Amino acid sequence: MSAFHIRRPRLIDVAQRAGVSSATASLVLNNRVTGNVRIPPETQQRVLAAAEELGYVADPVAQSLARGRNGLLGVFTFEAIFPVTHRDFYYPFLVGIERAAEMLGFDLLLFTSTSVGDGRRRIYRDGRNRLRLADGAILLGVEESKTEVQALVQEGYPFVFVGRRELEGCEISYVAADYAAATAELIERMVNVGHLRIAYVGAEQFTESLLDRRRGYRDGLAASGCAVDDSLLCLCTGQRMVAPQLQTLLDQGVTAVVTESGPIAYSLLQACNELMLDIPGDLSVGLMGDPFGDMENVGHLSGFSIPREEMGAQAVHLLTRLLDTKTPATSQQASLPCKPVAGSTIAPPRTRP
Amino acid sequence: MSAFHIRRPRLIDVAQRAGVSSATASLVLNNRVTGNVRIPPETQQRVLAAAEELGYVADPVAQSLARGRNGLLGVFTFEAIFPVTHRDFYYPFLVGIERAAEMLGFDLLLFTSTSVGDGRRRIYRDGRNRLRLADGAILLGVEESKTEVQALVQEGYPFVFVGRRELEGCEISYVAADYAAATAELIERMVNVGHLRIAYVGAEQFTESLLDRRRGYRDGLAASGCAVDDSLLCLCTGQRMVAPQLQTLLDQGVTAVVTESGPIAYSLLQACNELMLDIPGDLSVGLMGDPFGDMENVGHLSGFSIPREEMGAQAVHLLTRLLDTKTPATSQQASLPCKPVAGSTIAPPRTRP
DNA sequence: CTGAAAGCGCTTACAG
DNA sequence: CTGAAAGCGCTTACAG
Repeated sequence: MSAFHIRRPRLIDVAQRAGVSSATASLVLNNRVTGNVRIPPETQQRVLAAAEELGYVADPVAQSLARGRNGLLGVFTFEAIFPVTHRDFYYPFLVGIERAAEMLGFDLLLFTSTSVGDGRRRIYRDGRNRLRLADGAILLGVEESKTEVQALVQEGYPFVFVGRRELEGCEISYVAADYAAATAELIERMVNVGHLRIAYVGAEQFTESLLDRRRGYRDGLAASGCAVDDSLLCLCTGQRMVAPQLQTLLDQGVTAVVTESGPIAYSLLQACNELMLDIPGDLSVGLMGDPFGDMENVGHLSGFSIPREEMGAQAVHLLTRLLDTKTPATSQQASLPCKPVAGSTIAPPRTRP
Repeated sequence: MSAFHIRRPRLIDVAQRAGVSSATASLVLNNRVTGNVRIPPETQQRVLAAAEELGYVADPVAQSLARGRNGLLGVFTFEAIFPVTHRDFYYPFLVGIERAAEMLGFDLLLFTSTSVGDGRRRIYRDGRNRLRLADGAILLGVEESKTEVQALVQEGYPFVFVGRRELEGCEISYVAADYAAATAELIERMVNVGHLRIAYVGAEQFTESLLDRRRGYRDGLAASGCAVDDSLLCLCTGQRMVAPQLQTLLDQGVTAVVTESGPIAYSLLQACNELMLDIPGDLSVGLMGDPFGDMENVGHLSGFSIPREEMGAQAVHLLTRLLDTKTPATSQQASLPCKPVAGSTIAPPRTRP
């Protein structure tokens, strides 16, 4: 503190000027003058006047310390939050998170100090949980570290994942999208217009959200009375389906395909191009999620859209509920419906069986 | 605190486990083990180990109170940070801010709790400066409240604005883009290919960054030996230029136009369409900034691009430098060059004078 | 080298 | 109704 620094008035200054104790001043300033404490209006006025005359502003830091909560919700991503490539991925979640935080009166603490150099982030740095800076945290990220999350559970730190996450031996809180139901509905839409052989094209990954889609695929087929043929569920390398693979599916009588992600859908469309296939004339295509921003020119894909903004908002609500709960052991899950997108890439198959 | 709640470890817990006083533990944990204090490596190890075993993380609120600093950099916007409409506006700044914060090891505190209901935000809530939760803050936003910024200056709170801001009677720190130089350069580019009558189309607003462009416009003309004709500097309502306005300019012999913003450029292009004007054949067009995301299909506009990411990063660096400074009265400004964009909308005028 | 103690600015039972 | 005091969790001279 240099001599230039303008010393701000403290509670004690207000109290002295009003001729009361700092306790009384605090009570008045915080409007805690009902119930047990009953402070005469006259005294209240003196305190209020003194505060105004001095331009008193309570130090939020001291208040936080005294009250035991800091009103900070953490946001942690296992990759950079604002990377150019993931832009379209994270953004809607953040919009929802911000909206809910604003509504509930919380500030957001973005953990950006825990880089480990390779573009990834850690919760624990030197064995210390940075997240503790906040009362609780929202976790986001496609490539989370199961080890770190497990440690978080063990130390009883309150957090909510955006997206379903399962961990052996412990239940964790999350807000997910109901991919299974949305996928089943998409399949049923295809069956309803006459498709019987519907292929599933996904990535060679096994995250919870992908497993949900695959479950929905089988469920949808079963519910529609279609045979589930596992040779039609094909997982391709590097999020890319190539023309020969597509040809193989067609040879098996496939008339419709559901794709797991934007990049896969994109590669599928390219493959269709190569094979001179008309969509949806020769092949119906569904996308189980949102297209990438830079592939919006591929036409209006049928499928469903992920309620990202809502997921972010609900995660915040769930977290604050968790913070208000006495027993932190309770974990809670929520699953939000995806919104069907009609699109223009589903049509009856050309050759009716 | 219920019995189930896993009590967050405190410094005293670490100290006890390591068999030292909390003072010693604090010293070790803060790496203050050089100079006057010399703590044997063995003791240090014990403390570090205890901290790790307990998952100890210092409470930033307590630290802040005790030493007046907490390693948190605030980010404040006068509107929502992640709004859908401003998406393209804020995003690049945030990318830069995050990158710099990560590099310097700071976490980011996003102030989202201070909504006032009308979509705008306040720094002061109930007369209290929320920003004080952080050591200092980056301020962003097109529609700042001069009153609040003034109050911030008066209480000596360290902050850096992204974008030039002037306030009567006090100097504030900012990282700006050098719009004046970039605009002058753009004008000179036009003059160099033969334009003599260059119009300026802007908005009926008078923010610092717009004034800078207007100054650059005059400077560029003067530097090129062109007459400065104020009737060619036209400010239109609602960020929209209509065909009649454009016609008026053409009637005055205008062969080139610089536009102040994406929306204005967009409306200008529409007006050109209506008047059946070819760009750049009949009219050269320059944009003094970046196009909006959804107008990228209007072709590659000549002009310059704002170094948003760099501005964000530099603002963080400047802020941390400010925090290290003893006298808070010192304010600092930085101005970053814009990047010229060649584009394809500048060509020699059809009729050589 | 290390501990006891004061202090950061506020809140909150607890007495009276 | 109101004040003295303890406490929030940490840091930092100051002694020893």
